[in-house]
Amino acid sequence: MTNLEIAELLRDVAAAYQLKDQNKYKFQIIAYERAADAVEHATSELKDLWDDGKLEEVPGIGPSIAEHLGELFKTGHSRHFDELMKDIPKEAFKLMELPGIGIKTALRLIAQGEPSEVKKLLKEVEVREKKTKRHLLPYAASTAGFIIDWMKKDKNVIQIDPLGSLRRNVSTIGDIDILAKVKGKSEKVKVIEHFTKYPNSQKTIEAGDTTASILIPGDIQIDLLVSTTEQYGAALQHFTGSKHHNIALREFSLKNGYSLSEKGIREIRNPKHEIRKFKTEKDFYNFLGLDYIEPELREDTGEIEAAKNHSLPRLIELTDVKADLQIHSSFDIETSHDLGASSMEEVVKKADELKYEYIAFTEHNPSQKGHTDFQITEKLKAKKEEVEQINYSIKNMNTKYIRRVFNSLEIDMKSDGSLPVPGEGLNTLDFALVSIHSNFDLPRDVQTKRVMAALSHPRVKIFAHPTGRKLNEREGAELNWPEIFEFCLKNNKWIEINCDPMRLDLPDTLVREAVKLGVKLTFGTDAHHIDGMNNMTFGVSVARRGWCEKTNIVNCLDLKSFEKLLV
DNA sequence: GCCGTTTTCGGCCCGACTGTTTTCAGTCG
Repeated sequence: MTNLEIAELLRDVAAAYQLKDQNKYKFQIIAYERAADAVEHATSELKDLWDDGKLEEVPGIGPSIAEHLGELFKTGHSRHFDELMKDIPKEAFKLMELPGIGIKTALRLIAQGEPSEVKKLLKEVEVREKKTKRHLLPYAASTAGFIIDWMKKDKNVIQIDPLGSLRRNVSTIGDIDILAKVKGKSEKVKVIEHFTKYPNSQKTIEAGDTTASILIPGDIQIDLLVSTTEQYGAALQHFTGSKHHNIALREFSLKNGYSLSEKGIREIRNPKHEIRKFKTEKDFYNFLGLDYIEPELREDTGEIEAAKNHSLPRLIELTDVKADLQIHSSFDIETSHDLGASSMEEVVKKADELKYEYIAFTEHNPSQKGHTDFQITEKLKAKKEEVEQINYSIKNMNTKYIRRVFNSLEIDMKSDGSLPVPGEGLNTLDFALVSIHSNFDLPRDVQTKRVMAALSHPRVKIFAHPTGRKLNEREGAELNWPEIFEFCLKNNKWIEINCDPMRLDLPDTLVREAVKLGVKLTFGTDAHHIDGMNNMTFGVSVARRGWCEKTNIVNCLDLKSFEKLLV
């Protein structure tokens, strides 16, 4: 069972409890929903954690749920869950996937609704399941941009910001949330009305005094919140989320006698006292005795504690990046995969525009099929000469920042972890990347050994797009991450944050683990055209979400320090 | 059922919107 399936099951259990005595089981409902959230956010497969006896280390899973899950893993069933859900039709759980339908509505529909009506809804669930794809970050950002432009046409809008997962730079975005600042109450109404008239809107889902939602083509939901200048800080904080961050923040504040909402902060001991208002988020957090928390960190993974202790990281920024360590040029070495579209010269000029000091050319290795080891080595020698030529001509290229290009290679590791490049060929390289392009579904232990074998050659420095996931398309390979991290630390290997918006791999949750352990990371845009080099910003977002400072990233070193690492 | 710089017991986030509810339950973020 995957974590997603387990999370769904736990939510179904919570729903089953809702049908029993609501008051009696109120907290079981909350507990199971929290456990479901925790499972969804876990960095390891739950099954693996159970194998290692570490289920209860997941916050939100205690002795009881751990025991039920253990039984589930061992026998395929949990008697407790089965008993709870035995009288509830399976269709009811399915129907709950539709917005606005909870367990009670679902049961009512099944009990008294037309059977054909229920069938229609179930079909809708199926369609939904197929296209319930979340939107890639750049796509969501540009969609939000269009709506923001539309909203700015209304003179009543003083300021407007994207919110939610978009503002937190999550790799994939569900709904797009937007906050508008207006002067007073009467302007709110006008702005909401203007919003519902967005030319591209298919339907208004809801429209109240302060919030509204519309649906645009592609089944994308846009939520708008309108707030006044006086309350803008509190509203920005509230709507940026994440939900988990806000829950944790409110629990923290309750202990200090404060109740939080999007309107501001209320003192519990003086209920008649007016709500304290905040124009900025910084003021809001500071009032609670916390340092300002960057949106990327607001996931309830220790940021509140760190803000209290003044130990939040100084997050990396795009301008800290001095290099791009995965780029494919059009120099043809008859690769095993796709060639880049831009010449080495074009790439160098683009790198200079981006103010990089150095870059690496990392074409795919020459294909084994159709080449002898000798021929592969010959191809790589030719590439080495070309790179040397580029390095020589950089001095005359009228560039400002770029000083060196490195001769590298993205090597497609074989299923046993050996490399399809002979030793002599490897010796032509300054350093190499290895990555998985086949056999994604090997058992965890086998896959882990494979990767460590591939990383073992002294020329190999980087494990590129390490999970191999493609967002909305395929899950990544299963790896024993603690073991890989330990191997990298011990042998001075680095792990890539691939900046391709479809990959964003290493995922942010694993970046966080790597940072905690001190494993060094690199950025590579994996560009196959100079335009792709602009994707660095998305990799930086992933790094920020993983609590990276610039010291965690190899590409932030200046050229001299980087060269020293290669010796 | 989970969890701990006020607790191993006694707490558990907060408000908005919708519908048929005439005072609130269900659902959502």
